[in-house]
Amino acid sequence: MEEKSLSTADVNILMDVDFLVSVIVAIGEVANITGVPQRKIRYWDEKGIIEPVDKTSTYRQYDYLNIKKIVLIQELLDEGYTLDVSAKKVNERCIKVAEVFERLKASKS
DNA sequence: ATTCTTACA
DNA sequence: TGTAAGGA
Repeated sequence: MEEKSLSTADVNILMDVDFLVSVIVAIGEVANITGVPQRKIRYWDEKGIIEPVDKTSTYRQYDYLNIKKIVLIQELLDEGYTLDVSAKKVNERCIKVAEVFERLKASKS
């Protein structure tokens, strides 16, 4: 393996990924940054639409993907879709992207 | 201080 | 959905 020096842009990307992966926040902060009310986030949890990470915890904890889905679902709701349809669309899209990277991972093996 | 559930308007 | 009560 040869050592390659990282460009400033590379470092910025690495910091962003490192940060996003480390993101674990409580419902209050999620509500603040997304603008989606805590009440609604808890409701989506009841309906099984948004599953917080770490079920053993007393409090709901959200990661990057949770937050991303919350933002996307709210966006579709604003566009007029029903909650169920919005949730399904977001999930399908996330799965689709995940499959793409799964293929990439496989090709790298 | 923050989150949680339950319940009512 | 917003808000309040009452406990953790």
